[in-house]
Amino acid sequence: MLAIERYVCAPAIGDSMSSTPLEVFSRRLSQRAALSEDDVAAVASLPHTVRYVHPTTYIVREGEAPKPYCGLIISGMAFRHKLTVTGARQIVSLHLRGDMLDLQHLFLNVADHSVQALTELQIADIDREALQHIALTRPAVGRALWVEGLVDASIYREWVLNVGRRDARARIAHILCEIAVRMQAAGIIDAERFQLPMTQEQLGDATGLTSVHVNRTIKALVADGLIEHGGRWISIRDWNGIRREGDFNPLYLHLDQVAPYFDGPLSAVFSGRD
Amino acid sequence: MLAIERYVCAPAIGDSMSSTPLEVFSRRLSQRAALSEDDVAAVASLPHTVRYVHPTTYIVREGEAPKPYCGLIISGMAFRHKLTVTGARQIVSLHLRGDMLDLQHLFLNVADHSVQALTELQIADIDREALQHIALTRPAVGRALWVEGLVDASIYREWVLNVGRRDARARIAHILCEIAVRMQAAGIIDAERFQLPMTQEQLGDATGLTSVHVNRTIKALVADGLIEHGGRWISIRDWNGIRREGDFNPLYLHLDQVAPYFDGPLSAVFSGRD
DNA sequence: CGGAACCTTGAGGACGGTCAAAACAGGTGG
DNA sequence: CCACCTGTTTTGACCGTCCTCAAGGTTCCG
Repeated sequence: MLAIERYVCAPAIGDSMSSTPLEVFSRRLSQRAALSEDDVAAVASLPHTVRYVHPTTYIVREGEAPKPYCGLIISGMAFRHKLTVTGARQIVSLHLRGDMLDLQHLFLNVADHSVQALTELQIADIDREALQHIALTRPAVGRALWVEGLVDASIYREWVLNVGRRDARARIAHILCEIAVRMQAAGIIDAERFQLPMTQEQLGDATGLTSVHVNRTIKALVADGLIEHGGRWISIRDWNGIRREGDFNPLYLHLDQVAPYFDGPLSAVFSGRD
Repeated sequence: MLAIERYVCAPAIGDSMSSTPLEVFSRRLSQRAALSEDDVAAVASLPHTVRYVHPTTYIVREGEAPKPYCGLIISGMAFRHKLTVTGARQIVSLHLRGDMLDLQHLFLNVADHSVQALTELQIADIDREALQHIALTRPAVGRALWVEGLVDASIYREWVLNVGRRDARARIAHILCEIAVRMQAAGIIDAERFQLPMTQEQLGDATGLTSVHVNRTIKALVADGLIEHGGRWISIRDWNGIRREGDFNPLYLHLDQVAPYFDGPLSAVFSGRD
C-alpha cells in the first residue's frame, strides 16, 4: 500500500516556483489569460496541501457540500460521473494533469456529480476560499479560471452530441481522439502512441455503451487499421482516418487558448492544419 | 412579419429599474449572489440593445467569433445545438426568460456551438466588454455570473447522463420534468400545465431520439396517465409518477441558489420536499 | 382553398444490449 | 516458482429497443 503523504505548502512570494506543485497550475493559467508577475506570485502562494490517492478513490461525492479545498491534478487521471437510480453509470468527463477537479463547484453549494481517481493520483488541494477570493479579486486570474470552466462546459456539450447522435464506432473514435489531443496538450505524450488507463467498461460508461460492445468496436477499429492496441497501450495508426471516423473537430477544446507544451506529431491538430 | 425593434438603453444610475429590460437580469443575479445596491445599479446600467427575433433565427453561430454583445432572454425560448458531419443535430440545452445566451463564450475566442430561437424571442444584447469588465471587477456580480455558468454546465452533465444511460421513456419524462421545473423557477408557469413550444423532432434532437420514437413514447406516457397533451400544451397529471419514470432529481438545477418566483404546485420540488 | 409543417401509424430491419462462459492478465501468497 | 484469485477481455447466441422508410392525417396559416 502506498503511503499517503501530506504536507502543507505555502512558498514565500517571489520564490522560484519551478519546483512547487502549483507550477503546473500557474503555467496553465498563464496560458488562459495574461497574468502579471503579481498574479503569478499570488497563484503560487495559494495555501494548499499535496496528497496521493489510489484509483477509485472519491475526490468529490454527489450530494455533499463541496470540501473546503479544491483539487488540482499534479499527475494521473480522474473522471466525473453520475448515476441513474437503476445504478447505470455515465462518465461525463475525463481529467488530466493540470485540470482542476472541483472548479465546477467553486461557487455552488452542493456537488451534483462525483469525481473519482482513475489512476494513482497526485493532487494539490487548494484552499477553496483563497481560490474564490483570488478568482473574484484578480481580474486576470479570474479570467483564466473562468476560461478553464468554460472549456470544461464546452467538452460536456460535445459529449452530449457524441453520446446522443453518433454511433458506437464514431463515439469510440471520438473519445480516443480527444484523449490523444488533450494528452498532448498537457505534455503527457508526444506521439500517437499513448497509455490509456481505462478499462473497456469505463470506456463504455464514457460513451453510453456496454463493455461488450466497446470491445467489439475497438476490435473493428483495429481490424480496419485505424488503431493498434496491446495491454493498456493505444496507438493511432491512421490519424486522419480515426479523426474522420470519430467526426473529431478539436474546435471545442479551445486549444487556441492553450499553448501546447511542445510540437509533436499531433501538433497539426492544434493549429487546425490538415 | 414582425418589425425588428432596436433601441439603445443606458438608464441613469439610481433609476428605478422595474421597467427596464435588465430588470429580469439584475433580479436573477441577486438570487445568485448578494449584490450591493451599487452592484445592482451597475448591472442595470450596462449598455444594451433590445431586439425581437423570429423562431429559427441564429443568435450564435458555431465557428464564428463571439459578437460584441451577449444576449439575455427577456421573453421566449431558445436552444443550443451542435451538428455531426452527417448533419445529425443534437440540442444540448434549452433556455428561458432570464437565461443568458452567450455567457458560455464570454471569455472564449470562437463559438463551439450554435444558439437558435425556439419561439419569438425578445433579447437584450448586453455589451460584451462591459459585461466582461463587470464580471471581473465586481466580486459579487462576478460570483453571480459564475454561478450562472456553473449551473449551465451542471445541466450539460445531466444531459450527458440522460442521453447516455436512460431509455427513451425516461429521457422524455426527464426533459419534461426539467422544463416544468425551470419554467416554474423562471415564473413562467404556476401549475403542472404548460405550453411546450417544441416540435417532436426538436424533442428528439434534445434527447438523442428520432421524432417517430418521441411520438410513440409520448403516446405511451399519455396512455399510462402520466401526462396529457393537446396541441402545444402539456399537462403533468401525475407529478410523482413522471418524476419517477424520468429519474428526475432536481439537485442538478441548483435551485437552492435561486429563489423561485412564487409558490406553485411544483414548489415542493424546490425545497426537496416529497 | 391549398400548401407546408407537423403528427401519427405501420412494417421491417439493424444496432447495440443481455446473458453466459471461457480465455487471459496481473498480482498475492504459499 | 507455481497455484490461485480477481478483474478484465473476448467470444457466441439471442433478443429488444429504437431507427428507417413510407404513407396518410391533421393543423395551421396565408
